[in-house]
Amino acid sequence: MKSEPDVFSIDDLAARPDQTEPWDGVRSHQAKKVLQSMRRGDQAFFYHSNAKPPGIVGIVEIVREAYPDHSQFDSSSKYYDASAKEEAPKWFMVDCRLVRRLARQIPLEELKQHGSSGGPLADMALFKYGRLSVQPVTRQQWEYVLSLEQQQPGGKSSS
DNA sequence: GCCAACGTTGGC
DNA sequence: GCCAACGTTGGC
Repeated sequence: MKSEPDVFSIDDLAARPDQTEPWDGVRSHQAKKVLQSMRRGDQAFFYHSNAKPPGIVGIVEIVREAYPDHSQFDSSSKYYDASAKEEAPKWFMVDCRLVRRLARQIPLEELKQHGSSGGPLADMALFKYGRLSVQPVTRQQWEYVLSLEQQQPGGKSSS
């Protein structure tokens, strides 16, 4: 799940009551599908986009499954959608709770190194659909990223 | 229904 | 700030 730290960072999430926040503002049908597939108890990576450097900074847990995104009905919100009706919402959100920060940020550049030339992360949605704000992660990718967390920055995956 | 114009995302 | 990718809009 991507967020621009200038708008909403992992620090902001940590400061929320119960470290929980509705993930509103998703306005892509592709991303909506991913949101709606999330189940309570699922975990997701918190990714800082448009950051220096961009990368994965933490783990969140889905504590409430998809329900109508309140911002689509709020004319003062930048996410307002005049075409959405209360009785027929167009956009959805989930509630996320901070599980933990990673021991170190895993920068996009490092993820890419493990995705090039058929690496373990070669099929990550992050590279294929760069602009998708909520993306699926396979179990294998998830575990591999967590194994990177334990390594020194720039370290090799094996040998 | 096609497609050019335009806006947004997000890495660099 | 630039620009590639890509989604949306609107004329026809």
